[in-house]
This record gives sequence, structure tokens and C-alpha cells, in this order.
Amino acid sequence: MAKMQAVRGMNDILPSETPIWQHLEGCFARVVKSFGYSEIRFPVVEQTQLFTRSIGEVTDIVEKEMYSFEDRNGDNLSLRPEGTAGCVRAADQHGLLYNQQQRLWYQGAMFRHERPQKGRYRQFQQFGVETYGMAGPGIDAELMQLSSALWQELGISSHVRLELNNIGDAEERRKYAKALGLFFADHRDVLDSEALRRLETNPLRILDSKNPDLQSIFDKAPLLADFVSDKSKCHFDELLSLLDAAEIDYVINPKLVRGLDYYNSCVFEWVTDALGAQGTVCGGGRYDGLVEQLGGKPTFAAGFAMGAERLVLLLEGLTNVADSLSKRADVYILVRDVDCISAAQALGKNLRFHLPNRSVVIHYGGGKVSSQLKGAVGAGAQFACIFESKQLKESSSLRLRKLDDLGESTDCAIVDVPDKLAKLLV
RNA sequence: GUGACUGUAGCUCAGCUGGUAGAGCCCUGGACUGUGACUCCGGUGGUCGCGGGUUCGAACCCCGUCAGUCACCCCA
Repeated sequence: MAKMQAVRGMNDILPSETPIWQHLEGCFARVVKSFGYSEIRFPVVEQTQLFTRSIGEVTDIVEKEMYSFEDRNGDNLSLRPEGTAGCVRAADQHGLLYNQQQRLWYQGAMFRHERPQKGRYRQFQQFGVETYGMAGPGIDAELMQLSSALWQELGISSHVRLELNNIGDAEERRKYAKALGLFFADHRDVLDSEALRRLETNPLRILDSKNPDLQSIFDKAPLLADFVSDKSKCHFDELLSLLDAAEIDYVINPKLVRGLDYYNSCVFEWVTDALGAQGTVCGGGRYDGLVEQLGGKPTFAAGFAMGAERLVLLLEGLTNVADSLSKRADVYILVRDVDCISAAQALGKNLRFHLPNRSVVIHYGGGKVSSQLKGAVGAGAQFACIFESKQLKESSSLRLRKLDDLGESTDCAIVDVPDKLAKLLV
């Protein structure tokens, strides 16, 4: 039988890569906590209906990217392609949205059956934040401040920029879509097949097209801004002044239309030029109608999600974090003769008790001392404890070697090793 | 889902117009002033992604398939 391999688009994260992931997860957890958000966890699998009703029937995600299946009861289930729908469902089901405000965060795997590419995978990790019950632009601004704080923490601020747009409410967008539809219907001859299809389903998405022939008529197309109500404009303007006051730079991108139907009012993306075609590192906005649409009470809502793989790619490109995080051991215990193993393990236990934040590794691979020392250096240890049968029996001591450029070593009574290392470890 | 390019030891790659495979790193054994970081010598490791076909003979040509990269598309 041929060697088993991972399912296409689903990646292993190897020991050499996990430190950077842990770093990312740690930074996110810290920032989110500093803003007072609470963690929520919800299932990877939901009723397919939850996603089709929230994300939108005619979106690409629902039409061709969901992992859907019938379970043994005949229920139609899907692997979550994004987090917001499940979060709303969970929060509403347990009464978290009843006359109260919530600031929630989550982290987890999402699934979309797309063609894999750098920064785009079929199983991918998202960090997400969702807030409920807050109507004003303050919370919108907070979401951008929070993400901005994370970029700062990660040291990638100069590699991302904020783009935003006001897409109005559902009714305003319907009117706009109608006007757009009429406009494009007059220019049927220039539309490509994809655009023609969208003319019937979701004319707004035609504006996303990168087809140069289409771009040329976009200039003459009606503008969403002309259909947006004064109330919505006011919200957006207030948001902009809050961002100005918080000294967060942004670019208004009138073509920014998010791919999920539930968004309204202000939407935003953090984008980078460093990742090729998959440049969106974080995306979100308001979705005031979604809770009601899923059967709850009308509830103000706003949130965002970011792609962990893309952030990891950015961090790897910077090469500043990896090395310092990948150390496995502080102290490495070498066993020159096999009859020293129990003594080595006893010392290990003792050291782990006295130096609770340090890592102690014992070598069981055999081999000569020189190669064991190599392993000690490879593990990033500062000290090696070398057990030798003769020395152990005669004097209950071992050889303590410092693994720096000088490599000085001294004999040391085993009982004194913990205190000595406590002083010497940097 | 569409197109282009790629797929040789654990890693990075070489292999000229087809004649059944090589280097560096890594690992390992040894030498060297004991017990790592320098140097020298030796060794392990590949049915050349997989399956067909053409040929006396294919890593190299053809077809299919799987996987990766990039773009389209989509979005995080």
C-alpha cells in the first residue's frame, strides 16, 4: 500500500513550526484579555442550514466550498466554513444575547473546499472576535484598535494596512443592487460569464471582478455611497473620527464588498502585500441583522476573523521570533553507563521540583559522550550533567559542564546540583 | 472549479541530445590534546511522487493520476 498522506489542503504543523504558533496564540490571548473579551467555544459541525441561512445561499462558500454530509440520522450537517454563524447560534441558544452586551473571542479550525494555495488551505485556523448589543461606532473602532494592538504586539504593524467601507443596511443594498443590475444589464455585451451569472444572483459581487474589460465600465456605474442613508453615513463618519483620534491609519476602499451576506454598515479588512494573492489577513464588520435572521431578537453585532496561517507566514518572513522560542531544554542529563539511569531520573525529578520553570531532558539514546553532548547543544541546553558509573559509585557526584564556548566542567556532588544550577542558569 | 509550472536520499539540489543515479547539509563510526562547537578519513540512506505506454533499454519521451507552487477565482 502506498504511503498515507494528509488530505489535500490540510497541513501538519511540525515541531519546528509550533513555537511560532504558540507565540501567535499567546499574543492574541493577551490582547483580547486586555480588552476584556471572554472566550467561547462551539462545535466544528453544525446543521448545514445554519450556514446557508447566515452566509447566504448564493455565496461561493455555500455554493461550492462547504464540506457537507448526511450523518447516520439523515441530518444534513456541515463542517464550519467560518465562525460567526456558530458563535451567534451558541450565544443565542444559551441566552447570552438577551438584553445584554457581549464581547467574545474564539479560536479554531475552519473548513472550505477551495483549491489550495499559499495562505489558503482547506483546513485553516481562525482567531475571531464577536461583539453583541452595541449600536454605536465605538465598538467598530474598538475592533480596529484591538486588531491594531495585536499587530503591534506581533511586530507586523508596518506590513498591514486597514481598508474600510460603508456598505449600508440590507434595504439600502437591495436598492443599490437593483440599480446596479439595471446598469449592468445595459452593458451585457462586456460582461463575462461569471459576471452574467452574478447579475442574476448578486450584482454587487460583479464589482469584485479583476477583469480589465469590466473595470472600464465601473467608473460609470452607480455608487453605493449614493444609496446609503444619512443615518448610516453618520455612523461611518463618527467611526472615521474615532479612528483619527486613536491615530489609526486607514484607507477607504469603495469597492470593498465582503463575501458573506450578513454584513452591513461598516466593513473592514487588514491587508498585506507580502502574501501574494491571499493578502487579507483579517476581515470583519457589522452584522446587525444576523441574530434576528437566525431566529433571535434584533441584536446589534460586529466582529472580525483573522487567518492564523497567513499571520504565521508573515511572522516567518520576519525571522525575528523563531529562534528564541524553539529551545527545548535548559539542562541536559547525559548517561554514560546504563546503570546510571535511575540516578539520572532521580536527579531529573529533583531538578524539575526545584526549578519548576526550567526544562530538563534525559538522554536515553546511548552512544558516546561526545554525541550526547552534541544532542545537549542541539536542544539548546545551558548545562550538561554527565553521569558515569564509576564516579557515581565512588563519590555520588557527577561532571557538570557548561555548554558555552569555553565548555568548562567541574565535579559536583549530586545533592548540590539543584542549588548550583539555580544560581548558574541564566 | 480553470490555467501554467514543478515533483530525484530526512533537507537543499545536480543529472548534457533516453543506456538501470550523484553532491552538500544532517545522522553515524573513527582519528585529532579526555567530553560538543575546527580539521581529516569512513559509513547508513533513493523501486528517481504513483500507474500505464513508447523503446532492446527511461529519472529523462507520451498519457493518466496524486501532490505542491503561482495566477484566476475566493476569502481568513
